[in-house]
Parts: sequence; structure tokens; C-alpha cells
Amino acid sequence: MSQSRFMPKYDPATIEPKWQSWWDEHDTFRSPRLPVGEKAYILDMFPYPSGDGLHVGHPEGYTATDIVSRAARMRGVSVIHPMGFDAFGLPAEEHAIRTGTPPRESTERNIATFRRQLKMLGFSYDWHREVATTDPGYVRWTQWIFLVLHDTWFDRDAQRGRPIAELPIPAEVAAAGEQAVAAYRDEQRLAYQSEAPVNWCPALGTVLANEEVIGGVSERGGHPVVRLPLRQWMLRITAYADRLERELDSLDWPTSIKKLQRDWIGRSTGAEVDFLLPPAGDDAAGFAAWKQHRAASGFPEQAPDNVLRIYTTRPDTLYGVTCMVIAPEHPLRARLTTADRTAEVEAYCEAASHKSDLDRTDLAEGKTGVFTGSSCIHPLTGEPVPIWVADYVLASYGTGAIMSVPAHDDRDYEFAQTFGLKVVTVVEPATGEGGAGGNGNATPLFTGRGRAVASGPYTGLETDAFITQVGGDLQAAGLGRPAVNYKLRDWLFSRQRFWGEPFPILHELDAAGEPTGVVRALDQADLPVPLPELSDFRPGNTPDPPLSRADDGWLYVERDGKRYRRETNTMPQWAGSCWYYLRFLDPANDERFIDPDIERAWMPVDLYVGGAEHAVLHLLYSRFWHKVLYDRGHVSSPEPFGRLVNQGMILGEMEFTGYRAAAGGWVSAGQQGEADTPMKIPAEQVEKQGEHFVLRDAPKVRVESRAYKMSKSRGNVVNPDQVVRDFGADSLRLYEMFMGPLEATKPWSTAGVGGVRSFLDRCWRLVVDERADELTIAPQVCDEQPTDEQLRQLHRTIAKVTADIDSLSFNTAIAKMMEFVNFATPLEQRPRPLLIPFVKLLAPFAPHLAEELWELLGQAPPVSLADWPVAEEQWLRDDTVEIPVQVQGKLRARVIVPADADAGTLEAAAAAEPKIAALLAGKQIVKVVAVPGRLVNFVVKG
RNA sequence: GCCGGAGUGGCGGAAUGGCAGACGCGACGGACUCAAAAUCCGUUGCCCGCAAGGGCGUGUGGGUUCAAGUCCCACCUCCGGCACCA
Repeated sequence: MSQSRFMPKYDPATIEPKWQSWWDEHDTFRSPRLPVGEKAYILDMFPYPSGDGLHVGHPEGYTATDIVSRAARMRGVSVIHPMGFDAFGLPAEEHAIRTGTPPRESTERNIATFRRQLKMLGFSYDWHREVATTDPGYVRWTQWIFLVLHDTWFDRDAQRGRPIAELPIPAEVAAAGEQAVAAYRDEQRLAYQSEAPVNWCPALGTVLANEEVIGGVSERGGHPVVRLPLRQWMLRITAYADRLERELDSLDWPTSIKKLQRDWIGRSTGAEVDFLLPPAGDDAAGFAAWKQHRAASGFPEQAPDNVLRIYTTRPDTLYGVTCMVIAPEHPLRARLTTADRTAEVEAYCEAASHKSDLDRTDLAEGKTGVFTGSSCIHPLTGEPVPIWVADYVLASYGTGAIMSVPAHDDRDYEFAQTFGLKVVTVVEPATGEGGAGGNGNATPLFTGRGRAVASGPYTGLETDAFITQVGGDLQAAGLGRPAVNYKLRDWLFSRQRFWGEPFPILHELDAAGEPTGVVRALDQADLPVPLPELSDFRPGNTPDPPLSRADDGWLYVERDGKRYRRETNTMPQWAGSCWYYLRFLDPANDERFIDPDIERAWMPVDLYVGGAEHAVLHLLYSRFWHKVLYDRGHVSSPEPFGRLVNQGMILGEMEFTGYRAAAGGWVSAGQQGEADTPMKIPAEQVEKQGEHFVLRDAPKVRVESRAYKMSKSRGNVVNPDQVVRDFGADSLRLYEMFMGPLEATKPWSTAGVGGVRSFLDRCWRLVVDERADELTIAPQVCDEQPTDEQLRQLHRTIAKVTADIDSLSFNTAIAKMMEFVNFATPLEQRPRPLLIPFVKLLAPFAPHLAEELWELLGQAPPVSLADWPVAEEQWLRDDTVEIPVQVQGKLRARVIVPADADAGTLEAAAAAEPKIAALLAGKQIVKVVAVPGRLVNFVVKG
């Protein structure tokens, strides 16, 4: 008697590693240098290798792209499907600070874990192309791209970036000498230094980009952020705002993501208008003279200091202006403040400068402000308009000054209410359409479009006509001009952290070792600039970067007899992820960042899948860099990512939560207070009653039911390693695809994983005799020809799975394969010509099992490179179809008719059906709708 | 407040304007078994009915249509994002 009888069960723990090694050894998924025939670049958003390892959200998108890649390969497409690691960033550095290990060590360890886990899931990456953004060979080219940005200025007329050497130098600058020319160039570069208020986060010890500050606190960690003036590297992304917005049109991206980017760029159109200031504006003669001058000279490019220039999107409300408001940081503030108001105004601005962004943008705080004591002259009416200072006007947007029109702007209205300013109505809702517009209300506020009133010569015009006409008039009179503004700000590109790319920049030092202000970019040959060895990675509590503590050997450099100090800021984490998709195509090239032939052949990315959290940051930055590289001739396409798909979030398992009252007993969900404690309730103690779930033992008590985001603190995190141990990688892959649409948010269900596992078990038993003593083909497997019915089932499955892969509808593709297995399981004869194509269909989804079954069926591996089956039209048609018959739109019977029956045949067959005949008896048939292949509907009377 | 997306059985979810609930989970029943697990087969939207059959059903209220989960209007709820950008 054998101790343990061999049971040839489906055992992923043995077959999965077996095939992973096989693929590795045979380089099954290696892609060619250049595509042959049709190409597909299928890309995942590469992960940040955190210390926690992969979570179940990662394999969702990765499995989707893997299925698409595998199916495309089987269809003969040249596929490139790479993977790498976005490995710079704060967590590695914080770990380093906590433990004292250098970030590179922990990063490499984490990468090893991620690589192992990704391989464990059987993704068909070409691992020869793996890159990490922290590799010196990668950093080198990230720094090189920074040099390209540094060497580029934006030609507004041509709307493109050009080499700095081609920048026209104004005569007066050229006359001022070499240093002035250099300074002028530095000002125009796409990578420039600026002394500007920045977002300094004391807790993180670094400056953050606007995009990384959410509601006044850091996106990462939620630490407070304060404004601080600091010399920083900036990237001139605003120069590309217009193209970044316009060229979204050409992309096959979710509309929601395009919308987010559009909102972030925040393009608005309107007009700039000049208001004459004192002393010239103090009398009518001065005003008349100024107007005459303007009519002759036109609208000056830069606002001269005898005017207050404002930006408005609603020049049609010019006659409703009751005051002007400037930002506290406005350059004319001091001059506009009268002596008697100085103390009050200065105090206000001082207070405003100490307010955090959070305080300043807190709508609940209401409006604050202070009168400057002076006025300017309305360019159209000649009336004086008082000038106020208020922090709801932002110095960094438009001209830093606005015309306040309380009757037609929410914020101006609130401001006017607070300070008792006049409200003058100049727009009324257009009559005739929705007469109950804003004006029927108690408040005179109306922000909609309509018809102008009390607006001088423009009275009676519709808003749009008014804007066009007044725009033309202002421009002709030299008082205004059309203007475009963007919410997008230049990208603050330097960080005071250790674990990032050093800048390829040197600062010239004078004899005393002090910086002269002259900046020198390194040559390509000097790259990469390595990170220095450091024992202490901590950021300081001042914005002095850790790299400034590097030893002198790193810090000081001699060039051409001059002494330089290296730039000690580092680049933000986004830098590396801005261009990794290019490096994958040519990862080992040490001559160039990418070979142009390779770039032309593989770019753009055909399918890019990842989370929606990168909607504005990564995806906007990447597009910006790509456009600069395009303008400078380094890449061939204006956009990097053609088709973008966002996978949805995977939530934890559904939970029922009841609330225990502090006093004892239960409180219904929705009525609980602070004192009541939430408790997890097992599903079997809960039942549904009407709209709500209640406790089975106390049906009056409502219970909350929902799935939560996975988090360590909630304890509902699902670990992929554990799922692979319990069910196998193929089950994990298949389950994540079966849960629902790729883009939907959906809760995890361990029972659901069991469900797909049992489907894979059934696939196994279709081929293998599980009750035999050794691994044997099931006795039903034969070499007969499949029956017509079997071929119909097969080809329908082929057609559905093929179409669903194209539309990324993996859940319904899997459902169809399940139907096929349900059909095939009871068959006494299972012909190989039926099973073999099915195994091919299964291969992209459950590749390990498919390889094993393929081999068992006597085929030469790998199925991963077998030909994709083709659905034959003849097997997709039916001879007869069952047609529903309705009377008055209600289903009453079904009839079986030939598939090609025309409307007349259909109607006759339906009318002959006994039940229908009975229902129609004695009724007058008003109308018959007969749709061949679809249905019959009788409309009757009486 | 503004902008997206979504509301379908106990649960996840299917449905080119044309048979609502494919497929899976769960539940229930049967076969196999000494028994259990596993497996295989079946039932499973709700209500009335022994049954045949009938009625009601896709967040709510209207509308278009022979026909609406799907299209239109208004509203409710949930999720996500943005939020003084003039």
C-alpha cells in the first residue's frame, strides 16, 4: 500500500514556477530591437518599490496589460511590454533616516522584492529592459534632459522651444555687455532659477510643487506648508500651457482625466484693462491727455507705473465696477497707500504674509481687506474708483489686481457686503429664457450671462456681443487688450532632500569662495553627477539641502581655472518618471538617451494603464518634457501616450458595521454619535430589510454596509503573496479581471477568488483524469472531429474573447470561457481540436495553467507564442432562433423560426402561436412590429 | 459651492433602444460517500398560487417610443476630484 496516493490535481504551486523558469530560460518574451510588422507598445505605470511590497492594486492594471500583450503577441504583433521601478522618493529616504541604512540599499532590497513578486505573477515583461530611475546609467540621462531644458527657450511666436543660442538678444541688453546677455539668457531658459515664495514644508524639510500641496498641507503626510521666499529651480511649464491644453484633443484618454488636466491648466480668456492712477488721474484734463496719448501710442506691453492694470474675464461688467482690489503683494501697494492709511494697510499686509495658504483660501473665514486711501480713473466713465487691498486677490495670477464688480461676481459681492460698498447692476438675465433667473431673488447678485443694462453705449447688448465689442473698442483706444491666463504655475523643480537626482549645475565662486551668481551647466561628458557618500541623510530644519554637507571633493569643482560649487538641491521624484517610457526602448544605450531609429519605430505608447491618482502630476509633467524633447528634435511625436486607461481602486472586503451605544445596547447606523463605538458584525448576523441592513436579532437596528479602502489601520489589506499561496497566481490574475470592469472601483472577495480557482480546476479536469494514479489525459479526450454544436460553442467563445480583449472587457471574456467549460464538462467525447483552441484563449488570462494543459495535450510549448484562433463566420450563425413575442409590449410567448426569417414569416409564426392567437382573438390589431432576428410586438385595441 | 462618475437580486456584476439579472459568490435541494470534504447535477429577483398561470420589478417623479436599465427633463443618494484663478 502506498502511503500517499498520487493525485494529479491542479497544483499551481508546482506548475507556476515551472513555466516561469521555462519562459526565462527561453527568453520567450524578449522583444526585438525594432518591431517587425505591426507594433504595440503596452505600458504599465511603473511602481514605486515601497517596503511593503506589492499590494493587490498593482496586479490589476498589470494583468490587464499582460493579457493585451500576450494576446497581441499570439496575433503576430511585435509587442514591447517592459517594467521598471520609480525608485527615488521620500519613503526610502525616511526609512534611511530611521534605520541609518543608505537609501540605495533599502531601495535595492525593495526592488528585489517587487521583481520577485512580479515574476511570481507570470507577467510577460521583457526583463532585459528593466530600469530603475536610481540607476546611475538612468540618472545620467535624466540629468541630460535637464540640460536640454536648460538649453531651451520658448519662442512665443513659433509656439515652440528653441536652442538658447538662437534667442534674439535685445540691443540694449547686448550693449550692456557679456554678463547682461548671460543674465538675459538665464531668465529665458525653460529651466531657470527664481527667488519666489515657495511651499516650504518644515516637517518634510523640503520645498514642494503646487501640485504636491493639497489644501495647505503636503500631499504626502498631510504636514503644514508655509510660504517662504527662496531661490529655486523652476521649469517653465506655463510656456507650454496652451499646447498642453489644446493637444489633449488628439488623445484617446478618459474624458475625466482630460477634464482634470484642463481644469488644472485652467485656461481663461478675457481682457487686460488699464485704470489711470494719481497724480495724472486727479483731474479731468490729465485723464483726457492720457486717453489721447493712449489712442496714439496703443496699449503698452508692460504696464507703466501711472496705471493700475487689471485682468477680467467679464469686460462686459466694466460699468458695474465699484472698487479696485489689489493683492497685498502688489508692487504698487506702497505707492497707492495714502499717508493716513499707511499704518492700517501695512498691518494688514503683514498679517496676510503670515497667513498660511490654508488660512488664505479658507472660504469660511469670509473676506478681509483694507482701503488704500487712493483712487484711479475708470477708463470708460472717467469716474474715480477707490482702490482696496485684500488677500482674496492673488499676486500670482493675472496682474495681481482686479476690478471689483459686486453685482456679478460672488467674491466681489461678499467683499462689498462686508465693507458696505456699492452694488451696481449692469447685467440682467436675458428675458424670454428661464425668466426666473438670479434677479428674482432677494440679492442683486447675478453671475450668469444676459443682457447689459446701464452700460453707456453698450446697453442692451448680450454678454458675448458686449465682450467682443468692448474688447475691440478698448484695444483701438489703447486702454485694454485681449488676454489669456492660466491657473497653471511654473513647476518648482528643486527639493532639499538627499534621495534624488543631483542637478548637473555648477555655481561659480569668487576668490572669497562666495557665489558670483554665474551658473554653469555641465557638459554631457560630465554626466552622470553621482550622489555623494553621506552618513546623515536628514533634511535640516532650514532649507539648506543635505548635499551641502557632502565632502569638498564632491562639492567643489574646478573648470577652466575657475572654482565652482555644485548645486546641492536635488530633483523631485517626478523627474525620473517623466521619460522612463523612452528609456525602456533602448535601456543600455550609453551614447544617447535613446536611439532615434528605435524611438521612431516604437513610439508613441499604444496603451498606458495605471491609477487615476496620476491624472495631473505625472501625466502633465511627462507630456511637458516630451513636448520639449519634440521641439528640440529628440523625439518624433508630440505626445507620448496615445491611449490611456485608468484602473479602478480595489477596496477591502464588504463590511457590516453596527454601533454600540455608550449606555449599552445598539444604535441604528446613521443615528450614532461620537460616544458610540463602531463594531464589525459578521455577515450571518445581518439581514436586509427594505432599503437597509439590520441586525437579525434586533431588526430595528440598522447596520452600515460598505467596503473601505484597504489600509493597515483598518486591517483589511489583502496580501498578494498570501493569495498566490492559497489559490495560485493564475487565480489571482483571473479574479482581479473577473471582479468587474477594469475602470470601476470594486470590493475584494476572497470567496470570489475561490470561484475562479474552481473554474481553473474545471479547466484542468477537462484535460486531466484527476482520479487516476498518475498524471493521465482524461479518458474523454479524443481525436474525433468536433460536432457542429461543439464548433458553434467554440467559435462563439473565440469571437467573444477576442472582441472583449480589444475593449478591455476582461470580466465578460472570462464569463464566456466559463460558459464554454460548463458546456464541455459533461461531454463524453472531448475532441482535441475543440480543447486546443480553448487553451489558446485561456493562455493570456491564466498563462501557467494554459502552458501545462498545452503540453499535456501533446503540443510543443509555448502556447504563449501559438497562433491566436480565428472565429469562423459559419459557426457564429444559427439555423433557427427563438424569438420573443410581445402583445402591447409585454412578453407573452416565444416562437422558434429559421434564423433568416423575414418580418412577414415572423409575424405569421407569432400569430399562429396558440397563446398569442388566444390573446389576439377578438382584438383589432393596430400595428405589428416585427424585427427579423429580434422580436415581434402586436399592438392591439379593444 | 462647482465639475466628473455611479445607483440593477443577499453580494460582485451582465445586457448594439428589442426576452432584465449572462457569469461568479452565497443559499437551498439531489447524486456519490459509512460519514464528511471534494466533485457532479439541479433550483434560486420579489409577491399571489398546490399547480397551470398571473402581478410587480433596474434610486425617485415625469416624458419620448410599438418597445426604456439604456434616450430626454427634474430631483434624491453615494463615490471621486477641484475649490477665492477675477
